[in-house]
Amino acid sequence: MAGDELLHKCVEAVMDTVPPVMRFIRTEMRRHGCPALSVPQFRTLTYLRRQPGASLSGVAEHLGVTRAGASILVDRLVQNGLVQRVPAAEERRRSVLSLTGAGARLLEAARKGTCRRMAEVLAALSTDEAETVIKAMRLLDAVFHGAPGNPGGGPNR
Amino acid sequence: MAGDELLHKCVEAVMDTVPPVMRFIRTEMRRHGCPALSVPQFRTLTYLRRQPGASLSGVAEHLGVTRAGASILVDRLVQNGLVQRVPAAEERRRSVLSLTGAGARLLEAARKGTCRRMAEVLAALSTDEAETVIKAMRLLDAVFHGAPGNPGGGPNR
DNA sequence: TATTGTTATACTCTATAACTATA
DNA sequence: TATAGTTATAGAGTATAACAATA
Repeated sequence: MAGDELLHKCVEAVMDTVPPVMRFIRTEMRRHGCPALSVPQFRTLTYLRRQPGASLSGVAEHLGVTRAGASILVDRLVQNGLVQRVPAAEERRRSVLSLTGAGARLLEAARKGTCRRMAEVLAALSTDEAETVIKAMRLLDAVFHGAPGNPGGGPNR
Repeated sequence: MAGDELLHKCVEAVMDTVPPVMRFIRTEMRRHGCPALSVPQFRTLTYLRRQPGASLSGVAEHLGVTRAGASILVDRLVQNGLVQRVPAAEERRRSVLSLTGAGARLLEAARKGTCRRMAEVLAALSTDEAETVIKAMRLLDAVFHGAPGNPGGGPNR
C-alpha cells in the first residue's frame, strides 16, 4: 500500500484529471453518433455487443445505475431501433436484450469516430508514456471494479 | 509518438476506464455534499477558490461548457448561497464570481469526504502503482489540456 | 460590431419511491 | 416473499438559438 502523502496526491490527480477526459469523451460521442449517443447509451451498446441476451439488471449493474434508470435508458434505445427487447422464454419476467443491425452499425460508427479523435489527442504521447497510461488504466479498472460508489442500496437496485 | 497498435490499446483503455471512475466520483460527491454537489458544481467551486473574481466566461471555459450552461450552473450556486455574483465595477457586463463562506465550507466538506472514499479505493495500490497512476494522470492532463472536444463553435461560446 | 451574459426550449441522466408481474 | 422490470416524479447537466446589455 502506498504512503499517505502519495495516496493523497494520487487521489487529487484522479479527481482533477478524470472529469475533463470524461467531457471529451462525451462531446465526441455526441458529435459522432448521428443520431448522437450519450456515454451511457454507448456503454450499453458496447456491453450488449459483448453480452448479447443480457438482462436489464445486467445493464444496470454494468453501468452502475439503478434498474429504473437502466429501464428508461434501454427504452430509448429500443425506441430508436438500436436495441431489441423480448421477454425470456423460460422466465417471462426477464428481458432478453440484444443489438439490432442498426444498433451494431451505429455503435461501430460512434466508436470509430470517437476513437479516431481521441487517438489524435493521445498521439502526442511517446511509446513509454502510452504504456504508462495503459498500465494506469488497468490499475484503476482493477481497484474500481466492485468498488461500489454506486446508487443507494434501496429496495430496487 | 507511440505505434498504431499501442495507441489504439491506449484509446480503448481510456474509453473503458474513465466512465466508471467518473461515476464513482459523481456518486461520492452526491453522498458527501449535504446538500449534494454535482461534479460540475464541485469543479466550479474548486475553480473559484483558486481564481476568486473569475468571470462567467472563465467558468465556462474551465468546465468546457457553453456560457449558457455555465450561467445556469452559477445561478444555482448563487441561489444556494455558495457563490457570490456581482457586476464588475469597471466593465459592467462582466460578472465577478467568488465563493461565499458557506461555499468554501461546503467545498471543503465535499472534497474531504470524496477524497477519503477514493483514498480507500486507491489504498489497494502499491507505491509503484500509485506513482504510475499519478504519472498517467499528468500525461492525460497535458494532452487533453487544450484538446477542445468541446461544445460547438456557435456564436455564443 | 463584438463581447458578456441571460433566457427559452428541449433532451438526457439519475435518484427515490411506488408499483406490476412473475417465480 | 423475493426478484425483474416499469412508471412517476423531481432535479441536474448540456446543447442550440435568440436575446439584452455593455463596450
